[in-house]
Amino acid sequence: MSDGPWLSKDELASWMRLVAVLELLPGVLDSQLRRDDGLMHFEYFVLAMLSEAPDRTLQMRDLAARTNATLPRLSHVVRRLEERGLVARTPCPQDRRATNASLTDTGWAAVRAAAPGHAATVREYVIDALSPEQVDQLKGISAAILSRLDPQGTMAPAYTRYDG
Amino acid sequence: MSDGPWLSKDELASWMRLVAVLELLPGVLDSQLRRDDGLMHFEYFVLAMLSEAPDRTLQMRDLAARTNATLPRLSHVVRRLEERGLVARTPCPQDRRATNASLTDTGWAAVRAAAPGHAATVREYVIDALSPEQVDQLKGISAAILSRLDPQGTMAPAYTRYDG
DNA sequence: AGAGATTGATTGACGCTACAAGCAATACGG
DNA sequence: CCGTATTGCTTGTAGCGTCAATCAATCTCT
Repeated sequence: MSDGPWLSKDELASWMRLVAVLELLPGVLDSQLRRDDGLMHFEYFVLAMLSEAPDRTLQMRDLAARTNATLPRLSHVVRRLEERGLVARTPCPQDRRATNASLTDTGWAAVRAAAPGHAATVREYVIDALSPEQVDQLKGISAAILSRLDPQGTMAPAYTRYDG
Repeated sequence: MSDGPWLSKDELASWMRLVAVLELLPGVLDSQLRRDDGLMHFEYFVLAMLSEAPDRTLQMRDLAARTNATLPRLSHVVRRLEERGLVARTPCPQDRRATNASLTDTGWAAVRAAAPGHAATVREYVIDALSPEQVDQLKGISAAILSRLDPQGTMAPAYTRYDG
């Protein structure tokens, strides 16, 4: 039942549900962060990646890789975050073409303030909906899909950080 | 290990991978449809929902529910699809406030032309990355998450269609 | 039947993302 | 070395999504 491009009925039932999750979940995450912390989910993700980096600093290029952003997109986002005082950009000493983005103290405080509410949302809509076995299955399924979506492991620094 | 808002290490490992999938997968779907068929994934989804409806027609309100679109967003999208000849809008006879969106023959042909390539992409990046057991687990996991994201079953017509 | 509230849909303005072009610094090849 | 290509990033433009405002039609209550 897995010949040709078409999907079997069981595969379709699985896929359609995943599509619905893809449609609904980002909106829920965005709404909560936007309402409670004035951040889009992608902005929160950028700040979170910086907060976990050495010196809370990453080169734009590396930050773009971890967040799956194009460099233009990241440039716009970081400029806006800088205008709000959450991030600072400094020229990279090693390579004068490069720019380092650093989390400011204000940005660090913003991430720490936003994290509990965000985690609670993730728990409410995802983790607490699943059994412990399903949480484990989800890790395996996501990892398998990521091996196709991200074969080079470009985003791996973002998602392998909490592995045992 | 599931008290308080914080996530355990295992839960985080699972969640971070799902976040990466949420970042990467929509882009892959969009790129393929855009490149091969000149459609965004959301446009394809709208056309697909219409193609499965009786008379290939749905009231804007129902179409918005199935696709998780706000009515303004759907209005813009349908206007553009209508300008391209893929969809036709007609006043609803029963309720003169309402508008029916119908798939034209051109739109029907466009969906049918796009479907195989789209299905192949889904297979390549998702289904074929998983074992049959994982495909089944994914259905259960997605259904559990949807029970939280969509407790009213607003999108259910879209994702229960292929259930045995 | 009439006033007010609700529903269904459209429109316009603004913000974010993708794409293309551009500039500066570095690496490479003769 | 010098010229070219490549890398890293920024800027400008166009397109899509969101929100608020708007309008028409329907429903509700008396």
